Amino acid sequence: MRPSIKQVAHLAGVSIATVSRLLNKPGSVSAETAEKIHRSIAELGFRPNFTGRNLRAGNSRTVGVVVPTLSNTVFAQCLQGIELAARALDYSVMFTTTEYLPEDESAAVELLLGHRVDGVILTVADAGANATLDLLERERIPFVLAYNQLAAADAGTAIQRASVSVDNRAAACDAVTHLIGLGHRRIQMLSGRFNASDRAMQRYCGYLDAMQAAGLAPLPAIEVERHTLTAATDYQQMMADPRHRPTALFCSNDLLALSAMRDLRALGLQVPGDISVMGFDGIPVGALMQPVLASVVQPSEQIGDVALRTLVDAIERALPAAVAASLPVETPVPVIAGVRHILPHALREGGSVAPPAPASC
Amino acid sequence: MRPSIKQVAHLAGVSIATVSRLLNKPGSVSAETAEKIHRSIAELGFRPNFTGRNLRAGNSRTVGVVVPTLSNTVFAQCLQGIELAARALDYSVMFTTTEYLPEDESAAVELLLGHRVDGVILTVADAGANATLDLLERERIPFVLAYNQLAAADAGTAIQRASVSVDNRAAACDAVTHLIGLGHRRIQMLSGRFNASDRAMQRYCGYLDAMQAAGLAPLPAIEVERHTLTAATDYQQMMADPRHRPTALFCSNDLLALSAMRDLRALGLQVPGDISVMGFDGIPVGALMQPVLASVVQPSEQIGDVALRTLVDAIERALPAAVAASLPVETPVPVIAGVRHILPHALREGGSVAPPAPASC
DNA sequence: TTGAAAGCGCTAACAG
DNA sequence: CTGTTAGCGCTTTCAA
Repeated sequence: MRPSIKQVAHLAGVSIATVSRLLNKPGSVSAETAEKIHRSIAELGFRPNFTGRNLRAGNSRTVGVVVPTLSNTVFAQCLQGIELAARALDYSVMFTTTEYLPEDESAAVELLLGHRVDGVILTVADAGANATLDLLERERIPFVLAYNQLAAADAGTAIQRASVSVDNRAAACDAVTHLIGLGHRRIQMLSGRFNASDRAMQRYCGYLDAMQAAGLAPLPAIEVERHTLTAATDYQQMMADPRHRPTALFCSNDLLALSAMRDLRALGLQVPGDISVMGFDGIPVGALMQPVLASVVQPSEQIGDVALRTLVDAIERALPAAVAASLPVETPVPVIAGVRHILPHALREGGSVAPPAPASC
Repeated sequence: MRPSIKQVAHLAGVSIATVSRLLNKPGSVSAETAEKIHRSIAELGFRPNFTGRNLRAGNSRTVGVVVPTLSNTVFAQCLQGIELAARALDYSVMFTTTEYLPEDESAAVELLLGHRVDGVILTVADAGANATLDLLERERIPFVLAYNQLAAADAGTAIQRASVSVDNRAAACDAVTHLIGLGHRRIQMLSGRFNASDRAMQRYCGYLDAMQAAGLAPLPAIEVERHTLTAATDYQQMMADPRHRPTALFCSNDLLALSAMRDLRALGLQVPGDISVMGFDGIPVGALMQPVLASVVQPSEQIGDVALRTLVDAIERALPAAVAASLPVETPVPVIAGVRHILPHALREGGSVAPPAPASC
């Protein structure tokens, strides 16, 4: 078996408590015993067992992360940001995926709770009505939403929730306003399924805002399955007919925009000559393409970074509270002081958008 | 505090042993006690605490993953494959990043070992001489390399190691042979730093193989920092001069290829008109671009999937062995029966390569 | 089929 | 400054 604190104590000729003390507050041990113990540790190749520590301490210095997928760069970058920040704060990361299936969200969280993670960062399909979040709240586990943007109205609910995101609606509105500014009047939104992503819906609202502000007639969004347009026959028809064809496409994410561009080429249409395409996310490869994909850039890695730091804040604020809570009745202290972090977005201009062809006006 | 098996037992009027039994092998408990216990579990919202179980059982049903970065889609997809497979086998994933710093590899693994993960999947800078792998071996922790490809020669070492990858050298050779087949004779390899990635070196060997087989003069590779060519002034000069300029570029990864194409455009060069560009990795976005990025496709998600399954195999094979080992002396049983999984690669043709312009021949 | 009890590795009182 | 001891949640003999 792997060496434990016990073997170290035995070899050093001290008690296990002394070893533990050295590990936790080195100052409380005399120089020479410290020396002896260090030698034993080195000799045995001892490495403290977090499992024992966690069981005793009731916390694991581990956070859980639940995102839809890693196939979308956006989430990969976010996870990257989380990991970096976690490492800096001496936390570990346990990671899960839902494949955009709302029913997998709960299972993922249950598993993490079994591991007694100290908190959870998640991106859920719909933050508005979500059983998983209720579960987390009931269990009094601190959590922070990433990408999901809490409505301002939620600020009034019993317990405030925390989220880190851009202002999806405003950002989408900016993007569409940019297209309108270029002269586009017939703008179609292409979106991921609303029921798989509340962000998609918020972005559609932003689209509506922009269209209405300009006095233009908004079109219903075309919802498509995960980054593929092949199934959307109504879309294909619309594109085939020059009279119904929009002059610009606004896509709820960059992967969608990229596949849309590919499909348009297959239809023999030029971007931006025949039609402009704008994305959302600002994934790095978009800037390497020709033409550059115009998009709304969200700071994904920073979203992860801020989410983690917010979470750890909450965890460490909750710690003393938990101790206090063991005295009186269940203290109704909110696990997390609701923070709606809205990070700045930016418009990335690119060759994929241009003023509409004169004939279209 | 969260309910434990103890509270459940108390509420159900049985002993904790019985509750534990029900949780582990339900058959060994009478129907009516089972019923009582289930009710208590539901009433209390009890959830087994893995920490306790792990401490007792000595295993955690958790694997550690160490990759250089998630900014490269390749690793994100691999992690995705790992997570999916892990979930199917009821394992959890603890995840870390090294930012391509070899010195961070050990720290990452140390942390994972502290959490008593049952095994580790990693991509290291250099699998040949690597202190981290030695550590893992010394600690008898099963591990599987992903992307790192063990040399056939390693099959003879004391303990065989496991790896899952494509045949980097052969794959690179295929790619360069393809370029040669199109008529290119002056082919330059652009590579990530050899000391940050042994794959890059293996791919360069494949380049040499192809050049030599065709009787062409190979050029030294140009090593560049993580996906940016801006610093490589010698490269800029070579490109500026039509006489020294290669007719084709072979890049050790797709991100590099994409930025190379961007830089070439900035220099006023056409791809593939003035110069062909071929990548390695076959990241999905490459196929969405115009022109499509020709590349060697490696099955990243599958690499993750196979790596995890190989690892779990080893873990579960080691379990009974560990029990047996507590009887006699340290059994010198290799933790893992060295498996060099070589997964098939594929050439993705794309518009980024074409025969060289006649003048160049 | 069930219960009592020991112990996994560690921390935190409490004594000395 | 150091040792003794109890116990975190759980599994697992060993008896009954």
